[in-house]
Amino acid sequence: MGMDERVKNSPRGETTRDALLDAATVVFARAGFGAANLREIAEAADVNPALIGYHFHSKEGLYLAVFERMVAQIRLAVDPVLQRIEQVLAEPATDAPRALELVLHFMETMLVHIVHEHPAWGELFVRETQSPTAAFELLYQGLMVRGHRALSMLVQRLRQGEDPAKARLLAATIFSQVLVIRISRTPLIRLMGWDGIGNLELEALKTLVRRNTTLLVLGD
Amino acid sequence: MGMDERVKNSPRGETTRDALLDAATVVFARAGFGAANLREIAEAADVNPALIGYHFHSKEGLYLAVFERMVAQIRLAVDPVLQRIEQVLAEPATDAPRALELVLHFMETMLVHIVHEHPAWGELFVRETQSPTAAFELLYQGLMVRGHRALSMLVQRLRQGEDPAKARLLAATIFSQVLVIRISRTPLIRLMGWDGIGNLELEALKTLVRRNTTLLVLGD
DNA sequence: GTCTATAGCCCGATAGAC
DNA sequence: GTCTATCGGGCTATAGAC
Repeated sequence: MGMDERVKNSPRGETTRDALLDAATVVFARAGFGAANLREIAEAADVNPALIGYHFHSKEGLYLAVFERMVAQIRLAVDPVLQRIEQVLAEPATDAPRALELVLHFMETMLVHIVHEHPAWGELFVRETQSPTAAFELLYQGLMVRGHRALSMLVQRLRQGEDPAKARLLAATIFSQVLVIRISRTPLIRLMGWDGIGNLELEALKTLVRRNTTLLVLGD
Repeated sequence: MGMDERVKNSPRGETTRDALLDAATVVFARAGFGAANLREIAEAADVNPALIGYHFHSKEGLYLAVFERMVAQIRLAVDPVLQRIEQVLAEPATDAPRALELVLHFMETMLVHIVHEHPAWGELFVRETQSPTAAFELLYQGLMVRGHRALSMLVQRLRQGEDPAKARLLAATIFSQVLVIRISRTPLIRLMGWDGIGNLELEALKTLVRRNTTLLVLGD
């Protein structure tokens, strides 16, 4: 186990692997697995097409590797919020304002990180959610279960005495706001007369999600 | 212009055309345009593959024909609700309970008709919404503009004095609940521990959409 | 309108030299 | 690890007989 200097953080083909994963993320997001084209991915990565077979064995291997990396990176980004939530849930009780603030913080993290800063991740997420393949399991076990559990428990603390099944359904509804913004991008822009989703529009969406989430959680 | 008896409602190839459209609706919904396979469509329709070229010229021609027929049929289903809404909007004022009831009725029509009774339509709708192609224009001009206008105006009457832009954004949010249920089918079933979405689950979703819509429209 | 047959292309995968 | 070259298969589209 010789300790190397970190300068050679790309031990030969690592940089090729990363370039392929970057390009594949974008192409798979836009076209979906079946319609995506390995030659196009290789060209976008500026890498020889035959190297896909060497590094990932097959098209499906590349696809799964894209999701593995994506799940790991999203976990890194969401971990701070989730840990704070789980820490609070470990306590016997939570005051309502704090629980609500955690819900809103979680939602904004997902919205900004997944939908806005990494639109391709949002697209991949939606594709697998709508038409699950083998990669769905990575998303479900790696992200959805934990996130949904955290949201559900917070909702339940905020709505004491409510049927747990209803709380879990409500939690799913609340989270789905994030997906919708990714999906409805085009009609939203056109129906609202926007030029795109820049900082101004993102602020409007963040405000709306805050408002809607608060209403949905506290309502009745 | 000879008037024929309606018995021969399938003047030769009409029945072939319909069979192809039915099969294409399902296959395009499941696979998307690029990954769909014309041979598979022809086989599902029990029709010779070469007839696709004869009746629809190309794969894209078939795809667009699927959307044209879908839009026409959804319009038929939604027309009664939309006409009632537009009739009410033509009056100078609307009392709140009536306006709310119209919003809820519109939502339930979309939910039951598009999402539950015609799941393939929901999938096609979501696909084009997320990754628009030439077919998106048919959905946008044929359905979205009118539906969004109706919802926006109702919301504006229910929230007098509000910024019209906010009302339109809220209307889009409210409608998007319908899309989400189509998209989130699989994770919903698994996170909730359901077997599928039968009558029981549909009722739970209808109740939730009613509750959420009411809160979102009246809240603040 | 329908069918058979096939042209022409593009794709994923891999053998083999370097 | 990377590259060139290519194989085999599946795809859309269409020519031409019926």
